[in-house]
Amino acid sequence: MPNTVENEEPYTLVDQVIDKVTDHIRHNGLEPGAALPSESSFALEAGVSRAVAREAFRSLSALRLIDVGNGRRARVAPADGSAIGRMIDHCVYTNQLSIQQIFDVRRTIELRTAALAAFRRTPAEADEISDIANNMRTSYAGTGDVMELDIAFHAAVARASRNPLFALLVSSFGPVTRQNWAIGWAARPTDAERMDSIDGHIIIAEAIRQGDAKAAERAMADHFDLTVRALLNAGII
Amino acid sequence: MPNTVENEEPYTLVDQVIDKVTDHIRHNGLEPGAALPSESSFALEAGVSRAVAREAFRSLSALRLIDVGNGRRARVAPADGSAIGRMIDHCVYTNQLSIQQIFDVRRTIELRTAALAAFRRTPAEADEISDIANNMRTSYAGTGDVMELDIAFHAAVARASRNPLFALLVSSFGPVTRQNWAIGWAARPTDAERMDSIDGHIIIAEAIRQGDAKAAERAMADHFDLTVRALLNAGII
DNA sequence: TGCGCCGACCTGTCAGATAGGTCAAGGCTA
DNA sequence: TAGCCTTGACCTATCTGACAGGTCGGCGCA
Repeated sequence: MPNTVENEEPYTLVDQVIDKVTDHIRHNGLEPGAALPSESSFALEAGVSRAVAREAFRSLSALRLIDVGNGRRARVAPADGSAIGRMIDHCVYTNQLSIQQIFDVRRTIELRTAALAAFRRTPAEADEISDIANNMRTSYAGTGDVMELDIAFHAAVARASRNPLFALLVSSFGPVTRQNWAIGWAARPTDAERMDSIDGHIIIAEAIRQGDAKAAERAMADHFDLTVRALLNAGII
Repeated sequence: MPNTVENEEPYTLVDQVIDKVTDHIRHNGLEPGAALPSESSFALEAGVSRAVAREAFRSLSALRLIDVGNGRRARVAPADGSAIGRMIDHCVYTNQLSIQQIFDVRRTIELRTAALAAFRRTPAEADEISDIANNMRTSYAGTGDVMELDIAFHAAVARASRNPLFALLVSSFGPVTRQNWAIGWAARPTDAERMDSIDGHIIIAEAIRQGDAKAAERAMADHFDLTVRALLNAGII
């Protein structure tokens, strides 16, 4: 019997070094931007080779907990949703998650970010959100620009909610949106329908500017419902 | 001038191999459990050393996109929230995120999972959720058991929502809950208050069993409000 | 004082080597 | 013949040593 304890993942050397690094961050109260000791010093301290320490750094770097770069010391990284975005993307590709399920989660989260943004947005944020919505209107001919503006719009609303975890989650939907934008756009065959979608953003922006949380939430709900209905009508989801 | 393009991260060899691996998964339509080629074969194909391929595998393994283990080939991994849990934990430790902000996100998400669970739960899931809530009642003396039961309860509700992304997100709150359970429990100084919290779970379970989405949502809201109020009263958040 | 050069230090990548785990094919035993 | 066990090919985990190239602070020169 090779292993009496079932399913007990071995505590590898790399895992030990990962724990040492995270402990170092916690014990010293490091914040984003703070520099970490080098790979070699962690390797020396843990009594392992540099290759092991490298893989530990690589793991933390993949999760965007630290920021490594050639020549410099690694730094503690600010929160970043791209790693979660990769995971969601992966789940879609491996048939563990459907677009419709993602829209349900997004709707749930973004109804709240819209309401919070109406309460908490600064004047500058209200301007930013309105500007993005207005830019969508002027550049809706090409799909690429509108897509990036749409992603930026939802991210800006989430940032204005003043809750970094909401901002993190919303930004993590970016990758999967980019992967599936084309089919969503094709689901709205006429210019009028596309303009309806863009006008939805402007209504949201206006409600947030007015500080009307209820209206912002309702406008965001209408926006999502319109999108999902278009996808359903096109038989895509 | 070392780099004319600002902030353009170099496309390293490791990144190239990561892309090759994800492309392989997508191009072949691999699903969780499917085996991947070995590190060496990816290294050979990309014309890089095995160390580079190893770090690419390590990156994907850190994100829980693949599952590597000594002796076996790597496999495509099922969705798992532990990586996101690590990230949230890190954000709390580096003062990028407060407990209260996490509770706001959890409340937003779990009101929805409770409502969906009421619609979609199977009879077996209704039993599982009730069982966990009842077990909390009988074992509330020690903090450890109640904590794990609480985490299991919220995860079970999320699974019953039939949306794997909700389940993923809710399970990713486990680590930070374990880190901060003690202070939350201490915020409820009397047995009566602790019993109130546990009874909240039973009310939620009953509403989900009855298929009453509105009641389940309201019960979950009451549960979160009670918890946050206790933390606020204790001056913890 | 200010600018530029330089060296110490760091990461990125490579090659080769050993230990130990996994898994399935094929032989052996009942 | 069915089930168990050995065995070997293959794979990952880790180590060692080496070199190229990037970063950054400090020293010296103007």
